[in-house]
Amino acid sequence: MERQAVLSADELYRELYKAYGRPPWWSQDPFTVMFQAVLVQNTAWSSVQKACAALGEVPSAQAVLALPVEEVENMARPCGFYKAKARAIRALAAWYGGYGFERRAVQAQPLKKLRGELLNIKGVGAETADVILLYAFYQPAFVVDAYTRRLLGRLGLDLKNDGEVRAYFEAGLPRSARHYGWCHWLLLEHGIAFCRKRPRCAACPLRAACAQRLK
DNA sequence: AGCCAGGGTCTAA
DNA sequence: TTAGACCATGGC
Repeated sequence: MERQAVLSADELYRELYKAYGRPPWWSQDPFTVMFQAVLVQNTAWSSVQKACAALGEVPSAQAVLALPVEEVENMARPCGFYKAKARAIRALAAWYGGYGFERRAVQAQPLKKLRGELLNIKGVGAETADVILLYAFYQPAFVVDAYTRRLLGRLGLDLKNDGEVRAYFEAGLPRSARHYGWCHWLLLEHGIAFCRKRPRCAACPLRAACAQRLK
């Protein structure tokens, strides 16, 4: 059976944009992105929002460094894996401090170097590193998450690993942090609404594409 | 009750 | 390089 050509990254982006409109940016503050990106690891976003609301506001990197470990652990506790997350948050604050807590100082460095530094931090893997690079520092690093993998699978794309997923988007979208960030956020929004492990296909705006290609 | 949540690190083969 | 155990908590 001849399978129809699958959606290109650009077509997918347009479909999502049509369905959800222009997405917001994660946060204006770099350390807020780092803090929340760690908290959300294997955790529902709603839990992160609740934890942050309970804090009043996300602490600054400087504040985190001045706090005892136990205090940071308490901030992370409601999101699970709190010891590992507290350690990662403190390490990220220290890393940011190495650049004087200045976004511009980080941005002056090569992307590959920054990615390597972030990946060397325990508790920071590829997804978290790319979230930070993209949403905190506006670098063109496409974020591959569980929702994205799931959706592409359901659309019938056969992408072996995250590298191929990244290539699919990085080749298909304009190479700019704005587009990468918008596209990932749309994938996220769509995933939360319809593309979980137990999908809600009946109301999904992409059901036509899925049905067509999973036949 | 039990699965699920926007992951990451270790280890063993 | 890949698979599986483990990490911890809260929501539904």
